Amino acid sequence: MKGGEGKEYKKGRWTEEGDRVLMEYVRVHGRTHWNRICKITGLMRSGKSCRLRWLNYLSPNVKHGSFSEEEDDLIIRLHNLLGNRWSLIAGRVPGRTDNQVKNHWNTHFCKKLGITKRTKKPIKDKVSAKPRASQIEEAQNVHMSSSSMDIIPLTLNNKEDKEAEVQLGQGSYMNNNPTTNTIEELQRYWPPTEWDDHHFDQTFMFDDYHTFVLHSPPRLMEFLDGFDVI
DNA sequence: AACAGACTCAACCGCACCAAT
DNA sequence: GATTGGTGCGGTTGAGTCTGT
Repeated sequence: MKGGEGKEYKKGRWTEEGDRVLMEYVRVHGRTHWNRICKITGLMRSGKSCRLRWLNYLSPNVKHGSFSEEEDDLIIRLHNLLGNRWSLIAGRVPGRTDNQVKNHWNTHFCKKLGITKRTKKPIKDKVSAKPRASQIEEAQNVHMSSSSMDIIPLTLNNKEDKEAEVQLGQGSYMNNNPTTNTIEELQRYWPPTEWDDHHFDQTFMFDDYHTFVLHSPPRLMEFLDGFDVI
């Protein structure tokens, strides 16, 4: 790759010396005008490379190390709400970058949840980088708090899974379909229903009509075992 | 110990958006 | 209105590491 003045930019892994130069630049000039770094410091890196290195690794705000269960829970909920809008998701997970969240999702959750990666899509089919205002608002209402109300759309692999998983916690089943699936029919596969009109912890929405509310939910990852997120 | 395959994650790429000119 | 430079985003790659045989 060529630099702005015909220079060859260096690619690949960063060295300790490169990190030191970059940190010194940010300390003196701040986190702007990344493209000037090459000219000012002589560091043979593109502005984009410098920016990425700082944001994903050198910034003191970046948390390193493995993800906690609370972070996993939050990422799953936010991904369900926002899709692959990694920067938005990362913005709600303190200390984590979009790249970290994206990598973590692709390596851990895709495998665990049985999600197969899409084949390469044409660029024009990619979602807009800019989220809708309503999505930002929704994301802002999701917190790393066990008392928040979580509505998580799911599909069931099969009836046996449904029965087994529901036994993990006490809850209420709700059939909101006015035309099909009588409650008696559905109760064959579910524990007795128990309506709850006050506080509850987590709501799992199996499809447009069927909802399960867990009052004492198991860890989310345990509960998600055997389900496909839709 | 040696090798192969699987996995992880830092980094790159192409594109879109926006402000300045 | 067109162009340019800076920035940000999501998708993808591939080198390094881990794990099983």
